[in-house]
Amino acid sequence: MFDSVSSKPDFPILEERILAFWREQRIFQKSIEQRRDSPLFTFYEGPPTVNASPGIHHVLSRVFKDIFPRYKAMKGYWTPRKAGWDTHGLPVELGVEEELGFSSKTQIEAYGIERFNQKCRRSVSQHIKEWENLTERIGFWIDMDHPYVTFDNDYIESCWWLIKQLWDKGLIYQGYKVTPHCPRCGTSLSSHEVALGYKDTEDPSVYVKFQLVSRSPDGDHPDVYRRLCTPKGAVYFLAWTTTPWTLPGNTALAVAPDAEYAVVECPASEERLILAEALVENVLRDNYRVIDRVRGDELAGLEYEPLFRPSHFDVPAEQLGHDCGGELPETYPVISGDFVSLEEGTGIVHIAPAFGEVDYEAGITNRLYFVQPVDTQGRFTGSYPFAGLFVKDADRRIIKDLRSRGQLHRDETIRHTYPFCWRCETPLLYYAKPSWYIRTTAVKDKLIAGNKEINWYPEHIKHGRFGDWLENNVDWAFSRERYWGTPIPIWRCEACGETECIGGFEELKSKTGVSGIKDESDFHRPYADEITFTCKCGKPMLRVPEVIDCWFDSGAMPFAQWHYPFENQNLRSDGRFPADFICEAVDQTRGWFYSLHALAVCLFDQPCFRNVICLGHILDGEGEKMSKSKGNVVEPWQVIQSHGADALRWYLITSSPPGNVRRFSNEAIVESMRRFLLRLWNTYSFFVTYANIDRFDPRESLERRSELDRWIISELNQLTDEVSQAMDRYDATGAGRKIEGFVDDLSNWYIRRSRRRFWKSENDADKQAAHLTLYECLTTLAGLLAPLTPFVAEEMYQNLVCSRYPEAPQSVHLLDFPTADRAKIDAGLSADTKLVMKVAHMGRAARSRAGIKVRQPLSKAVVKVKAEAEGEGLRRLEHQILDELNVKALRVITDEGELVDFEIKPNLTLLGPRYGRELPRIAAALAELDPREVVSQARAGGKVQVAGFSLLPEDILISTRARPGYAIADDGGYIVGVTTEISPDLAEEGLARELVHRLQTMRRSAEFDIADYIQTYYQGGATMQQVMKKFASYIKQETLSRELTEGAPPDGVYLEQHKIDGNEVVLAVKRL
RNA sequence: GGGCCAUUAGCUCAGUUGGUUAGAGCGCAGUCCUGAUAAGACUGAGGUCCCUGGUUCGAGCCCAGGAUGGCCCA
Repeated sequence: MFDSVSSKPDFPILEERILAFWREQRIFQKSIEQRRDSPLFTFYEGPPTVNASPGIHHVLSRVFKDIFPRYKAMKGYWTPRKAGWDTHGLPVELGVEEELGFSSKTQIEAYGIERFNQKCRRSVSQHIKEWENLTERIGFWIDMDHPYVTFDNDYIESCWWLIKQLWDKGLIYQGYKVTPHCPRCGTSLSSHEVALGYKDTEDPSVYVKFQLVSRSPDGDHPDVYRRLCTPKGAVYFLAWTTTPWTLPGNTALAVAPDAEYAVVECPASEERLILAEALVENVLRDNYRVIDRVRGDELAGLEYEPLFRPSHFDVPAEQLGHDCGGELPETYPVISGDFVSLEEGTGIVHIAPAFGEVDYEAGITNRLYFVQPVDTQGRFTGSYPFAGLFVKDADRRIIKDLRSRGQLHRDETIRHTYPFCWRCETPLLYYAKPSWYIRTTAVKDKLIAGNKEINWYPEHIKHGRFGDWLENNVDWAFSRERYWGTPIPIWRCEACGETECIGGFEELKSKTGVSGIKDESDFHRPYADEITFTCKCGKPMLRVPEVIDCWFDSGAMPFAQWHYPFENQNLRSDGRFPADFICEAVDQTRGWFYSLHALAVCLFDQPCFRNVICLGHILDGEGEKMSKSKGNVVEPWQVIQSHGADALRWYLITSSPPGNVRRFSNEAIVESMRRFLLRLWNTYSFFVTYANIDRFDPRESLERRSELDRWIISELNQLTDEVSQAMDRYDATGAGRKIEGFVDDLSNWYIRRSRRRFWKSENDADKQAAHLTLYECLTTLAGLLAPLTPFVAEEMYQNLVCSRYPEAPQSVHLLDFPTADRAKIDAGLSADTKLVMKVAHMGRAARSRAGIKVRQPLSKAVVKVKAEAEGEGLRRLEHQILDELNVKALRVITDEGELVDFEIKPNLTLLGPRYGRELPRIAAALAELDPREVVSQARAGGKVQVAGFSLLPEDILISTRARPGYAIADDGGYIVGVTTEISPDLAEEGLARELVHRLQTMRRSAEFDIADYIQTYYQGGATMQQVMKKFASYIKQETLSRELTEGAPPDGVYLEQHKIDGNEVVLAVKRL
């Protein structure tokens, strides 16, 4: 006997039981160990940042991460998978800052880095437990007993080694990085934080004049210079800015190389201005006159007079990418840049490399001078008239100063959006700060080439978001001026500036004169900061103050998770690198996907992963982004506790392709569950009910099966094949949807059509065949579903297989994945059955249209098929149609004349390519012909003459209308008709079936068991008596009645009064 | 401002190489069937396939431009 299966399952409780079984029996560990000698399938866990509780989007990625290693394990691979936790980074620090009520870095330093970092460590350690619980509960199998944790010393040491490798390859340098900077908090903001703080604000809008000057005093000028100059007045470049405070940092002007620039002259002053021709009308209001035109690339290379010479105001300047030896230029250059817009401004852009990312890059490319006249508090330094002022307050003073010097063309105000600090509402400054870089641009071609070897799902990411990102690669700024992170292992001599990179702890400890090592178990700040050693010059070397971008940590995981190369030296040859499969959401294209790829290519010149699923984001039911402030965040525990993990998994897998954005709602889960899990469960419950009644034994095998059995077995093998193929393509959604379709067929055709076989009292071969067939379907489904819904698959497997086969593997997850027996796939039978289902469907529609219920037998169904071969299939499966449509006879025809009248239409598919634009004329002419005649011509195989064209029979499409005496339904060239006449005999039989139905319902109302035999009593008129007698054996058999007794029942017997088609009858049932 | 994705029934989604009348599930209304009974089937209502142009005999599908939403980057 199988354990009885409730028809109303409690999935959450069931799942808890399965979890306990897995835990106690160490099934996960066994699933890995038993494949130890098999080929390796390598999965990398992208470590979640454990700075907060997991959300529903984490469940999404963890489900997809789970599915494929489970599948590959069943396919015979060795699939160890190591959990990982990302524990460093700004979000963790911000959480602790919030807890402590801090709002700036100075408060952290006053509090003490040591204590602060301890709090960070404790904070992530707490969250890890929550993550472990959820991970286990959703059935994500990953080794959490031996995870990699990015704050571990071993992990940090591997990161140090990797940086040293990059250092030795000359890929690390220090430069500037322009970041959105809050001058009050003294810190950079992440792009996410910047996005929080955009506001509408008023700013100055100023047009500034930069005077063209001779490059050399000797007068060695390009032609264009001579063209522009005039003896009468000065010549100015006109530039526009909304941030006048950046002008002291100006060291170049940029023009669009392909644009036309106008030289205009003011008749009054005779001064000349240069600006983009397209913008002249927007900018100039006075009476200017265009006197010449110059292309942008001709202007490039000219020089202009600096507005503020750094040397006059005691601020330092340096030349980017070049050591200028302290010499300062007399003039600044005009450069060309693709970024120059002709949409607004003047088409001439003022460049200040200290204050803008584009500016800084232009500075690097053109070796511009770098002037930083503002400190990190946002105040001017040096001896400017506005020194000491906050930059925004200096704007007015600068404008006034420029006006007094005749350098201002015009000033007004503008309303636009500008980013402010989300914490303190201070306007953010884009500010160049020193930063450490990895020179990824040096391997850009290899990054792009490596991407070609990666399979992206969905594919568009490969050349779209990720490919574009690589094409526009810039060096990776990997240092952060923060506290809780991997310390950068670079030491610098204060005296001579010598720098040295350290690649491991032993190396550090062995340095000459090393001191300050207090705690070898923790190399975070501040401990790492206190370690010094002696420089070649004899003076002490100190660690640079920054920590590493936590994206570097996560990108290092292929190596650092194994403490490579200090341990596991062979991981690059034993298959643990690169990964076969990784999976994260789309926001990781510039995050983890990139950091993995960049490090692997920089270090080992090869991509890091072969297949990657890139998930879309989850929105709420209304398509709004989930956020704490909106209160629309879905709490995963709630969903799991009410519906179960499998229900959630199934919904996430099948509701939409993984790369799509998806809307999440509880209702959608309930619907998905009804559509699949409950239907599957009903099927399983149905099987167990009857198998137990009949003491079914799956070991009594049987070769002979009915056509219906062979059909579902064929479908099952087809399914097995398709599911494997889909899973091999990393298409879990396709696999799941296929399974869903199969279960629908199984439940709503196979079982519905087979009910009588399970229900009948004889235990014959036919019944055994039905049991065996359904058993095979359910056990195979358990295998197919194991990677997708591991709990319900296990439950079914335990009850259906383990209970009967003690020698079977202990868990469904220790099985080999089902393989299809192609010999059992019968495409013909499959097509025939599909047609039978269609005919049944259409026949029911026809009955419904005529208003005749299915319980009323009818004399004939007539089916018009498209080809004679289809008719043979239908006739072979005739009994299914007779039964399904409750008709006495089936007639299959290919000429629908018996059922219908005709309408005709041209077959555009065929005629289009042949006649092209003549088509409308042919269609019109055809409509004029007599349909019956055209049909008979076409049917005879003859040509039809239309508007001078000779059409073949297949060129004409024929459609139809029902003829009297039939109710019909038609679809796609098929017609099903049923006769609508009900003879007295048919009416009586209809009554008999109605009586059976009523009696069955009464059995249930009386709460009899399915197998109880009964005594039936009836009292009614002549018609009833006649029907009862005529159909006695049928009624007795169907209702398990020993006798049908006319007359009043004894007292206490369950009794009901009925009226059937106008006939009064009293029925009573008594259990025997 | 730039890039990527999405937009098909009230909702969630299919839609093959361009082909005739664009489908499914849910929901709604009605009917039926049923010893799987808290399941199931049928019918009906419900569509400007986001919009505008173009290519074509023919566009949900191809091309161009635009709109809305989401994400990434500025």
